[in-house]
Amino acid sequence: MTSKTGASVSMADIARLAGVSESTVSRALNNNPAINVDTRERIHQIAHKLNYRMNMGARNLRLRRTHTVAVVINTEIQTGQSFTDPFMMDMVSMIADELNRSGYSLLFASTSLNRKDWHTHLIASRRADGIIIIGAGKYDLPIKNLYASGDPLVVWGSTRDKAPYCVVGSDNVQGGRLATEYLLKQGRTRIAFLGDTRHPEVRDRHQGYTDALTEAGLAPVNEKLLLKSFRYDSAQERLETTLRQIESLPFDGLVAASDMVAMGSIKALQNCGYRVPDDVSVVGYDDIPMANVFTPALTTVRQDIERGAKLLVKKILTQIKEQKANSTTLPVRLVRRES
Amino acid sequence: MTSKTGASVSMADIARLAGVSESTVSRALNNNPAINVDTRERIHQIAHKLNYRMNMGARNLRLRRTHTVAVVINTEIQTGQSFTDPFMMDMVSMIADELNRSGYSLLFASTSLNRKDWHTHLIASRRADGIIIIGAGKYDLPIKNLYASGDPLVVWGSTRDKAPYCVVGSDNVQGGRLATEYLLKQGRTRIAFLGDTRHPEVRDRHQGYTDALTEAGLAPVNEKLLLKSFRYDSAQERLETTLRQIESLPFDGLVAASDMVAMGSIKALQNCGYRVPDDVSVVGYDDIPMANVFTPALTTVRQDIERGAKLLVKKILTQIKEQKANSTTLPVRLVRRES
DNA sequence: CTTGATGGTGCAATCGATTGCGGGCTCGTC
DNA sequence: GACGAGCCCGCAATCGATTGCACCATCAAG
Repeated sequence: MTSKTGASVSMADIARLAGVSESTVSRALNNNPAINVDTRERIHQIAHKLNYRMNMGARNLRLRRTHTVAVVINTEIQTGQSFTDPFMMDMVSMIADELNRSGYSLLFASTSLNRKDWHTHLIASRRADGIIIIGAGKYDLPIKNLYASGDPLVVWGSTRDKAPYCVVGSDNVQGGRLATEYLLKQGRTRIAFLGDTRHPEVRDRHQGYTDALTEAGLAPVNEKLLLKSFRYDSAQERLETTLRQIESLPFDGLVAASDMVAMGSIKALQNCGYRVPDDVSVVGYDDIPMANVFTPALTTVRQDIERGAKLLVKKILTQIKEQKANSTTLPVRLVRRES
Repeated sequence: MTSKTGASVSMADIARLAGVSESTVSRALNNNPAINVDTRERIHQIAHKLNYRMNMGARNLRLRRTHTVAVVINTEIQTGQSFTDPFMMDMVSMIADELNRSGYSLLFASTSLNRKDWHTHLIASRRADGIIIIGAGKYDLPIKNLYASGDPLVVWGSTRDKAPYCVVGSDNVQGGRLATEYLLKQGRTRIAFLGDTRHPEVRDRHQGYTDALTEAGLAPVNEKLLLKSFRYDSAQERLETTLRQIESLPFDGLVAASDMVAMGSIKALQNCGYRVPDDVSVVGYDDIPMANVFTPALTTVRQDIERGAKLLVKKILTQIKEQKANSTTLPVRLVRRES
């Protein structure tokens, strides 16, 4: 309700006041040239005077669209509770800005893609014209199914699988390579990787890591020990207990799957009496805002979130216009700091 | 479209197949007892077979509601670009969960409350039944205006102003006091406050800070110097330049307005050769996930985000049901760590 | 047999917009 | 004065649901 009276003003009200039909009001407000300029002006003024706002639900029903895009955060890859990685939030926020710029709204949903009904209430119920999924996670079957339904869909994730649907993502292989090569250049020879490789993006980063190592004639370190499910919130704890079981440090360089994992690892190393970067040099991933505030300031691989968000939106809108959009891989770059 | 054919199934389709009227279908699907059990079952089966999803837009139009709540992040208080404080994201995510649990959708918007049209496209356009605003910011006039329109509205912010509208927030005065008293107990006597007191919540924390100091017979330190606009992303830089202009450290304890500010400050102190907590003990605010990962692990004041989110949702739904909801202040607690 | 419940369904209006088609009006032209 | 051409505008259907009211059938009671 726009006023305490509870009665919201509709086109009918304007039509009555202007002494014209609703058709004319509709056309006038949409600046249809078929309407006389004087009439149009008069209607616009009345509308303004009444503080009229069009009922978008009604309009969208008639036009068979929603002018809304759903953004789905896959919580399955997170703790299951909430997703606390600031990277996600930045992304969502920028997507929201981009969508608004195009006159679209953003319907926010955080759910596990594993749930049977995870998307039925979005597109099928006509709440959104398209879906942007952030973080495909381990299983992409549900996404394939959604794609098969023909609905507009864009995914932020690994672009390496040549998925049939449209994917936007960073060049994670290159990122993993950059991180590893940086460590190699620092003279590190025993470089380990920390992260949950069941996630496609992490798997790609790991690929870049092994590529770089192989080219340098080196081998990965302690894969069995370190390649488990390393979520950022458990990274510290797990690494710490692992370190305490070991006599001496098996690595002098660490490629972390995310900044959060990197920070947790550094914390664990420090707790066990090791110094960063003296004993171990660590490279993170994402370049979240606090990477620069952390001590030591995190050397990390930066993803261009802003460009990613713009692309995601552009591609989803393209598909909503019934056109085809193809996948894009974004370049990454290394940010050298102190770790 | 739920199928590649492009034709989505409506109640009319079901009615035709079942040999009944649309009214009956509608009532059957809503489990209206007026419908014969056999008929209802048959209709349900047909609906299931056709993979029918109700068009929520149409339903909401008829029922004059949206079953959607808009969550507005006030970006004015942030950098203007995006809001990177993970605290916000946690809040939004939990609100989304809560809303979904009640069958509501979450329309996400990040905008500056200063913009003239900041909410017209939300309620007035009937895109949402109510608005949750996170971070009222410096100006609450636009919120008062919105409130005056009679629309359901809940704000996360300072509960100390006795605002006419419904506010949910932490006990920031108590939080500021807890932080300060902790430092006093550590034997610190020259305690400074860092944060932008133009924000109501920060102002309240500062109030608790001065209260505690006064009771201890002490005075604030370097107010003029430190009470400027300390955003987390500039905290480090500003404090660092300030420190370099000063001979000796004017404080041995620091109450920061947020964890992000605390981390930035610690970074600045370390860069200038001071040790935390040896030279300066620092207390943060929020207890964001990485507070525990930071080095040193941040002593901080924890806000109960989960309960906050639940309350925000509960109160907005209450108002949507045309009932009155009043403000609530949530308790906070100190989390002792290493800083 | 008439009347009155009672249970199960359908008719049609409604929510607030959009739009194809048709029609009135004004002019210009022959 | 008649006629065709534009220019404006209204009628009514439509999008996909909900719901008050009327209606019919069945059956028991009087």
